[in-house]
This record gives sequence, C-alpha cells and structure tokens, in this order.
Amino acid sequence: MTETGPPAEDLTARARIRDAALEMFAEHGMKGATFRGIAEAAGVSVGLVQHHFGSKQELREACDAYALDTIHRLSAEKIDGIGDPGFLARAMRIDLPVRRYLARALVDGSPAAARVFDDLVDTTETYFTAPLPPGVNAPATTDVHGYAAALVAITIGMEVLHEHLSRVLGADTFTPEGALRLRRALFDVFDDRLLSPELAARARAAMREYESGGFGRTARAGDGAPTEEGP
Amino acid sequence: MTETGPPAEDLTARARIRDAALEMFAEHGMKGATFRGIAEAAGVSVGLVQHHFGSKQELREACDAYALDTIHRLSAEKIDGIGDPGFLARAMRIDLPVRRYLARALVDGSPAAARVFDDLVDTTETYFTAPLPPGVNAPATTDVHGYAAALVAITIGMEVLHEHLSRVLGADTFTPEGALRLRRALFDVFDDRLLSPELAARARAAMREYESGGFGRTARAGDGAPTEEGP
DNA sequence: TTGGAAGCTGAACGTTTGTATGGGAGGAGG
DNA sequence: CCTCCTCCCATACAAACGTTCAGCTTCCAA
Repeated sequence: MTETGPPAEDLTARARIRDAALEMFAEHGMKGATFRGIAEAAGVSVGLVQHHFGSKQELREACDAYALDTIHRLSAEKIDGIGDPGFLARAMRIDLPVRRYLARALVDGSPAAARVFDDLVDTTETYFTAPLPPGVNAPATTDVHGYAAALVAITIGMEVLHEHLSRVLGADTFTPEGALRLRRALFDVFDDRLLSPELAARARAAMREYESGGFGRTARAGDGAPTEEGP
Repeated sequence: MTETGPPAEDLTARARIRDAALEMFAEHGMKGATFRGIAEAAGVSVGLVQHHFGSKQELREACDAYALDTIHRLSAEKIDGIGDPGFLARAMRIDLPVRRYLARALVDGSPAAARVFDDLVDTTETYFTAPLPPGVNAPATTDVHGYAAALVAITIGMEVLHEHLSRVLGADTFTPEGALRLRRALFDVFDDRLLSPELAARARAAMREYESGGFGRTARAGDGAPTEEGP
C-alpha cells in the first residue's frame, strides 16, 4: 500500500481524501469530523468518500493504518536519511499531520494510537536496557518500565497540548522557532535539579512511608499531579 | 453558586445533571456527549436538562464555570485543609471528575480549560521568581516562562494521557497505587541526569548554532519531540 | 382553599448525521 | 460500434441530534 519512498501517486483523490480526513479528525475529533466536511476539504463529493472508504469507521481505520505505517516507515528511514537534504522537509510534510492525528486519536481512543504509545514505551525501555551510547547515562531508577512510560508520556504530552503550549510560549511549537523554545525549556527542566538532595531524599522517604502505610487508609489519589509547584 | 464547604444541596437534580454532564463530556468529548445520554446518566428526562441549562453550549459553559470554581476553591482550601482528615477524600471525590473534564476540555478546546492552563503557568512562574522555600532551588534557565510552561505541560499531560499511562503501568493512575508509581517514575526522571555534562553542553551548543543559522534554512520543525530516546 | 411558581415529563419539530442508491463521464479492449 | 470498468457525482433516506412546547405534579404563600 505504501511505497518506501514518498508516495508518488499522492495526488489521487483517494490520497487527498485520506489527508483531509487526517486533518479533520485531528482538528475536530473523531466525532466532530463529518463526511461532508472531509469531502469538501478534499474537494470531492460525499459519495466518493464512501466509494473509497466504505463507512466512517473504515475511513478512520484507514487513517489509523496510514498513521501507523507512516510512523514506522519514517522512523526506519530516519536512520539513513538524516544526511539527505530535503528529507527532513519532506518527512515533516508527511509526518506532522500524522502526529497531530495521533495526538488527537490518543485522547479520542484509537487502538492504533494506543499501539503507537505502547510501542514507544517498549522502544524506549529497550533503549535503556541495552548498552547506551557514550554520554548517555543509564536511568537511575528501579522501575525502568515506569521511567520509559513517563518519558514517553512527557514527549507525547507536548504534542497533545501543542495548542496551549504554543499560546503560552507565544510561538507555534510546530514551527522551528516555537519548537526550539520548547526544546530548550524541556532541556532545562531535564538538566536541572529543582530539589536539593536532602529534600529529594525526604520526598522519596515520604513516598515509601505512604506506600507501606496502606496508602493512607483512605483513598488519597486526588493529589496525583506530581512535582507541580511546591512540595 | 458554590459554598465554601462541600455543597450540601448536591443531591438536587441540577447538580446531578451537572455531574453527569461533567462525566459525559470528559469521556465522550464535547461533541460525543449527547443530551439524551446525559439525561439518562443523571436519571432525569431530556427536557429537564434543557430546563435547567438552556442549550448544550450553556450546559458546557456551566460545566466550565463549575470546573473553574472548583479548581480555585479547592486550591484555596488545600492550604489549611491539609490536616483535616476526610478532606482529601472529599476533595478527591469532587476534584477528580473536574480534572478529568478539564483534561478533555483542553483537547476539545474550551476557553475555561485554556484559562486554567494559563493560570497554572502564571502561578508556577510566580512561584519560581518569588523567594523559594528551603530545599527548592531556583530553576537554572534563562527562560523561566518557558520553564514553567514545560513543567505545567508535563503535569497536565499526565492527566490527559491518563488512560494510556494506566494501561502501560498496569495500574490506574487515578488510584493511589497507580499514582504512586507514576509519581515515582516522574520523580526519577526529574531527579536524574540522563545526559553527561559534556553531551548536554554539546546539545545546547547545537541548539544555539541551529538558531543562529536561521533554523537550518529549510523548515525542520518535524523533529520537535525533544529528549525522546537518543541524542 | 386558591393561585402561581418551580421542578419535571413526554412527545414533537427541524436539522444534521452516516449511509444507500442510481446514474453519468471517460477511457480500454474487443 | 458496443461494453465494461473505474472514477465520480447528486440525491434520497433513516437515525440521531439539539431544541421546542404543552402539560403534569408538588409545594409554598396568600
């Protein structure tokens, strides 16, 4: 279905519909996007949408499959295409809508998006358990799986909250300028130690105590937003 | 509209409808939730929903206002209610649906949710520029605003991606067990230094060079997912 | 007791949705 | 020429949606 290179026949009506659906699903959600809206965005009739993709569910699954395939294909090409000028621009043109789609699909509940998330966690965990490149330290944790999950969630969260981050930062985080500013900020957060070693040790001790105490006898998950502002 | 304590009249049909709407909006999105579904969940007729809250838009705005008010009220009470036994349980019962609602509203695009996000960034930024409590270091960054935005986005992202984090971690992150595991993992990530000082310095230099070079002449924002797995 | 407001219901209306259907334009092969 | 096939469009229709409306209780004040 997909070529290894850039799909040459990407001007077909079917591809245009798929792209329009990707965008509409990403912007209005799986329920908010309509057949007629997609058809109009693609410049075709409503009937053609269902001629190519039978039902809305099938159109959505086609988008899922395309997104899944694109993610895998681009991550495979990324390895040896990193030196090719124009590859990044081409990759971004295809990649960006897919990432926006997947970000929305994660919230709206799509099996494909969930799988991408799980795969990312697996990949990250494997990356950390395998021999690491020089300069990269092994994560100091007893729960590499959780560590990887948190890392992936942070990364994906930036995409899901893209709109709000862009507004707050004053620059679209999908443009080079905004992406750089966000990257710098994230880098600072990761390279920084907000808590002194003593306070960090106390926090860890408190978590252990909390755990051994049967989670405080009454349900206390309400304050589950960690490291937000104060201790 | 809201008492300072726990709303005693929370058994009224209006409150039941509001709670049901909160839940439905959180689960199915603003477009996916229906009047009839909300009415059924609240155990009332469709007409009553319309009687109390005129239109769907108004119902949504009522949920927004309630969520906004709850967030502010709870954060105010949190200061002196932290010692009160049962307060956390009560707070969680009210707080949790609101947080789930806001997490969904952030993606579906609600002014109130956006405001909560902005306020959180402001609060965090102010927290960092004001004198810090002992044990908390000032963030080592030249962009405190971006730093605060990244921190808030990370926190909120955990709530938005709650479903996937729970699946991957094997425990609902809204229960004490799952929340603790996630908190530990996040704590490890924040307290850890994945990159050696040399590599971190190189990464910073690369970002500066990238910036001064006009963002690489061609659009390169596609790889905007920072610190994901490799360098 | 009477009256009216408030809480609540069920049935209806018009619109929008996803989907089904019939048919037309244009080339390929016989 | 005809025929088939693919691509494509306009319309039709049932279901679900938000919304409207007339009427039923319940309760409290006059």
